[in-house]
Amino acid sequence: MRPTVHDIAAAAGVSLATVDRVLNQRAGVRTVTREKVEQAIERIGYVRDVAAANLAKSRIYPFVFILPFGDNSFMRGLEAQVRAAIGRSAVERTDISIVSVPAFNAEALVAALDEARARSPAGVAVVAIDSPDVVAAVDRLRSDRIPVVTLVSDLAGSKRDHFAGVDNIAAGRTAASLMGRFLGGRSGPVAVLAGSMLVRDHRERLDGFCAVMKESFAGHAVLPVIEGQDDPALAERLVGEALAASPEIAGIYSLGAGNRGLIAALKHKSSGSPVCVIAHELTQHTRAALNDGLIDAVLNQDAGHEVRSAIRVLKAKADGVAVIGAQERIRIDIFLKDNLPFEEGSETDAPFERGSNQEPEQGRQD
Amino acid sequence: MRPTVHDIAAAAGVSLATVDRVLNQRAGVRTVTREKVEQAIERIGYVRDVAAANLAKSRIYPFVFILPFGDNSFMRGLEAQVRAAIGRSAVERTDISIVSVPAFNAEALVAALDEARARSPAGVAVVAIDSPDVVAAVDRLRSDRIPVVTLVSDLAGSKRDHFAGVDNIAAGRTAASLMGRFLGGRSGPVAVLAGSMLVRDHRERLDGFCAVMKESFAGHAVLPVIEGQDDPALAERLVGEALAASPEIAGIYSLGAGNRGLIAALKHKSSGSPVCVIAHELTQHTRAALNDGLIDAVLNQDAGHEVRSAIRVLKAKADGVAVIGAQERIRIDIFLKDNLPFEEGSETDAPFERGSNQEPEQGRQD
DNA sequence: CTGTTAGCGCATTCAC
DNA sequence: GTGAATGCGCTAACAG
Repeated sequence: MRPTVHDIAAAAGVSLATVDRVLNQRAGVRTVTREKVEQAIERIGYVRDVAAANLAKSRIYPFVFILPFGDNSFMRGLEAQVRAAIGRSAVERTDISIVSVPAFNAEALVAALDEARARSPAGVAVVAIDSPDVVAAVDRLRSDRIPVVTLVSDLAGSKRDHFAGVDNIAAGRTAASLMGRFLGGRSGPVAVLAGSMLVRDHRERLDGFCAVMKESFAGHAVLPVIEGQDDPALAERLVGEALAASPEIAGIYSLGAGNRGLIAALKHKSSGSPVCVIAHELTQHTRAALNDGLIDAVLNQDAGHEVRSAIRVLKAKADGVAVIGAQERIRIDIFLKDNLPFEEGSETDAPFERGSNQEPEQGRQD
Repeated sequence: MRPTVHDIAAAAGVSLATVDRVLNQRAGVRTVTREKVEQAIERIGYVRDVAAANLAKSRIYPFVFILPFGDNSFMRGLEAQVRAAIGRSAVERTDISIVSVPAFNAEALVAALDEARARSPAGVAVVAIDSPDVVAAVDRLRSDRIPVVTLVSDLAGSKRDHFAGVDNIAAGRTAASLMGRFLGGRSGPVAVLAGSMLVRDHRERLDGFCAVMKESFAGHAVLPVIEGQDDPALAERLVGEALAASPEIAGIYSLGAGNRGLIAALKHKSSGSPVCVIAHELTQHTRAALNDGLIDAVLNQDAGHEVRSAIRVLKAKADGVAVIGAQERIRIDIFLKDNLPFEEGSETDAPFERGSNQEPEQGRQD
């Protein structure tokens, strides 16, 4: 049996209450007593039973998730994952609320962050926008000792505790590497479709992509980036125009959302030489396009993993315990048509229990 | 507050003990009483607090992990991950013992399974060998109601509860798809290096690979498979001979272990046209070869994820609760030199705690 | 067959 | 400043 608070009380010659006070760094203990207890803790190798502690406290973790809304497949999928987590809150002792803010709007995000702060939750997860005001708002949360993790898009220069997302520079480099190799001997320039250069993840992907194209595949020029605002309709129009203007385009890298529009433009392309297409985020639409051969590869970040990871990390930060680093690293998944995972939704292992524990369907749309 | 056993006792008009009996499906309850309680449970939407239950039971989960030994990088990494889990056992309430058996030896594996059974653990994880005797041994465990998960290599036809590993057919298909595209216009046959056709994962990868090569890249013949027994020395010799015999080889797919030998053979290759190499499992050696351009892509299964997943699933099966399906799906990671993760070992998030919670270094060798 | 009671490891009132 | 007592939700002896 591992040591308990009783053991350390006995070892230090004090009562449970005193042990508890030093354990939870509360006031009201003489320095000598405190030290005596701390030494006992060290000596017998005590490690707190978080489950028992949470039971005694009837602890629940109030978390706030701040997500952009809008007709964006990936973000809708992310939100679905947060809702799935809400469905598990009874089991996971969480109380998660979702706050939706307009996309690409730093002011609204700051307001949401400050509002969240007023509710003093046990932690905040936020899809960040790169802006000094947002940095300041995040740091206000931190100065209230509220843990903050950035989700999907990071916030450089802030005091956020953790970033639950992929290495977007590596993602861009990987896309270029695949593009260059897939193009093989073929020649022709490469077009890039982005959402907005205002968000850090898109910029980083572009940087990584351009770097490798220049380093290793200089034969293919990279055309000026097309900003589609993650809007399918706009993306369709702009890509269509680009293909018409430069019929010699050999490849397209779509590093943002709005792939529905890209795919539509590809379908309408008046034949000609095939275009190698690499896109981000596995959705209903990109999955179908992959199967049809319209898209050659999809780089993906697992939104479910990101959400679960954010929750685990926020809990750990709130409790001041360590996390398993490797478990919280979000991978860049590479999907070809050959390694597509089965559709989500029906993959819960057979339960064998009383009480409902159903996982909600997780419909994605774009 | 969510309902507790007290609430259901009150609702059903019985005592706690009776509630507990039906909750844990123990005998000694009249059918009518049982039904009354079950209805109350249903009605008030009770869901058991597993943490509290485990606290009351002082429950620990004794698990047995059966792993092959030998000079095989990947398996050593897997074992390191199990040891890392052992390091977390205080926190995770597990008591994990590792049983090492000779590789590719069904008889020894059966003996180990029966021995494990005699200890009646709360669950067994095993790297399976495809053999009727092994199936029977696994089914003996299951008939004792001991949960079993297969790890890395599955056991078709058995009653194992779960497989913690990748879809190896998809892995083989993906390898072929990458190979075919990376070869671009180049011509020449493709060689395949395997460990042994006795293990299911290797056979499946080969099947997937050959299928796609035939479907989509018929211009490249697939040479007869080379069996290197996952032994670096043997692999080096055989690959060297193959390259000498067929200098026109355009690609090599290494679907097993022993990549150290493959890499050595590649280094000694008397120049000539470049060979496209795709290998499995990210280790110190394949990582270096990827960086040096000797290997073009590495398909990987995350051993840490597999071990953590196996433990979660075994716990869930032991408790009769559901798991989060998506969390237990082991991905086929594709690594190019551009998306290599940072070296493992130093990536634990900054802790902030009392009591030691160190993650051990996880040295891999091949 | 069913109910009462005393913990599991910890946190939190209250007295002292 | 410090300690003793009570309860978190659940299980496991015991009685009845």
